[in-house]
Amino acid sequence: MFNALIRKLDCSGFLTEVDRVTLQKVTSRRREVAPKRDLILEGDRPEYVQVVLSGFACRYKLLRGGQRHIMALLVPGDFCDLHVAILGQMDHAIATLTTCTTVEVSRSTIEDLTDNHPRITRALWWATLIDEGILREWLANMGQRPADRQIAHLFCELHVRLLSVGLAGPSGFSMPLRQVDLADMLGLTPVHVNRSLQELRAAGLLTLQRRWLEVLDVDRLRTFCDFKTNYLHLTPRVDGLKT
Amino acid sequence: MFNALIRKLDCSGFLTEVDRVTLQKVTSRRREVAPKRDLILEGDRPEYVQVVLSGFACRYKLLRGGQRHIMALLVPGDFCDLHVAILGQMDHAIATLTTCTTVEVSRSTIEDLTDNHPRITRALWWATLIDEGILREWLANMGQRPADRQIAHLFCELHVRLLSVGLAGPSGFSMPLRQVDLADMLGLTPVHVNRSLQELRAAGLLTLQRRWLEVLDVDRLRTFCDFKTNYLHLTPRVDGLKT
DNA sequence: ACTTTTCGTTCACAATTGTTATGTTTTTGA
DNA sequence: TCAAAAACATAACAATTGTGAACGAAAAGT
Repeated sequence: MFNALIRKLDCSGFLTEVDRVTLQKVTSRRREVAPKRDLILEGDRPEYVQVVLSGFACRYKLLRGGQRHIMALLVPGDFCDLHVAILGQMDHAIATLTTCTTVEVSRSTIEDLTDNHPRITRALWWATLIDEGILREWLANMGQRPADRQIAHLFCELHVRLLSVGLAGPSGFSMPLRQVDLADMLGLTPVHVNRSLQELRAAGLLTLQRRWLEVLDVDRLRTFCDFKTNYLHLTPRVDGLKT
Repeated sequence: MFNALIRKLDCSGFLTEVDRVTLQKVTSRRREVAPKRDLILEGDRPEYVQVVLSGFACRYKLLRGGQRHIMALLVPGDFCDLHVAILGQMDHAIATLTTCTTVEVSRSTIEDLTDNHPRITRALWWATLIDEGILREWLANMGQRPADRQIAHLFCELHVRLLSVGLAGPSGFSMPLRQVDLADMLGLTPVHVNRSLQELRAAGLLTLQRRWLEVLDVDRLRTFCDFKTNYLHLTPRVDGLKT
């Protein structure tokens, strides 16, 4: 059966066939979660680590004023909370955005992996470093670009990330995120997200209807928002997919 | 001699006396770097890892328009590029903001540490996870708060981080950053940073002169910007320092 | 001590983004 | 299939933040 986690970690180039089998065993107990459900709350000390296998989830914080800020988008293959093992306590919450399939991996399993499977450990470490790279890119994106380019940049990133787990076509992908979600990711208001989307449509850069995002000209969209793929650290194998 | 790296990693609670001695040995070859010098460039594949022992440095990216966005502030004790060992190539640059003392630790030394010193490894892992937590908080800060609170929040964070390496007093610390640097960190213009600083002064929350930041009432400033320390994952020992 | 450069301050004005509100479309669920 | 709810679209107006420029203060170098 298709397993986005394996597909993703495979991109690191560290795994062997044995590792893939090991990972397959570990990710067999699945769970369905409805949209807009919390998977973990700030302050939690979970006994297991969760992985998203299908659907979209997000890391977020709720600020005093009640505003939600989404700091990361979790797509199939992404770990939710690998860090809690060391830091002890969640400093942010995680919620589903769409219906999700997740697996829970117990902390002891993680310890076994890190103790006895050096290549898997290396791949996990690789994955968290890429997450960190994405955080940095989001910071620069929010800080330096106007709203329309921020949104375009987010779409470009999503496209590549979904390609790498086999969930996007060469020029389009399913986009179940609401405009409110985009707004909470970029620190904009839903109204302004809407305005900016209209501009992107008017500029002939993309269409977005019935939850499907079609990029009309990948190169033009990337140029428009100054998107470079280096921060995603694609290996040549995956890079080939990316156009 | 005082060593900010050891002091910082000690906050993780994982180190023993032997580990501290090991770290001391590894950080003995120091180097002075002038302000505004690049330590590493985007695309570099350095053979050694650098640690800041004194002064302030920053991670940054240069965007197409020539704008600089600072995605992280490196204070004494912080690692510059531990991740390059796995990702291979820098996806951002690092530069000094003030005069800095740094140490270069060869990649082989790092490998030795991770192979033979599990507690040090754990502490290093801990440090990078905290860096990630800081990135997430910066994202929420930029996304959801008005400029004056963003700046206040940044100051609150800096205060705690400097306290934890013994470089701040209970209500003030040396602040060598320029207004341009703050602007590039928060995605604001220097003019607006200046305006916002005036407001903070007018509100009686702080004074900032001759490169010294004095917080007039720590609790009031923290309330003002909704600052909570949880994302810094202070251990109780350090937490005691924080007021 | 003095000159030069960098940094900080302020101002008037412009652009982007936020607010509030209302109507329409799409999706969801009975 | 239809009603209800959620999401999207659009508009008028307000607030925050950006721009460009000028001047003063502080820091750096000779």
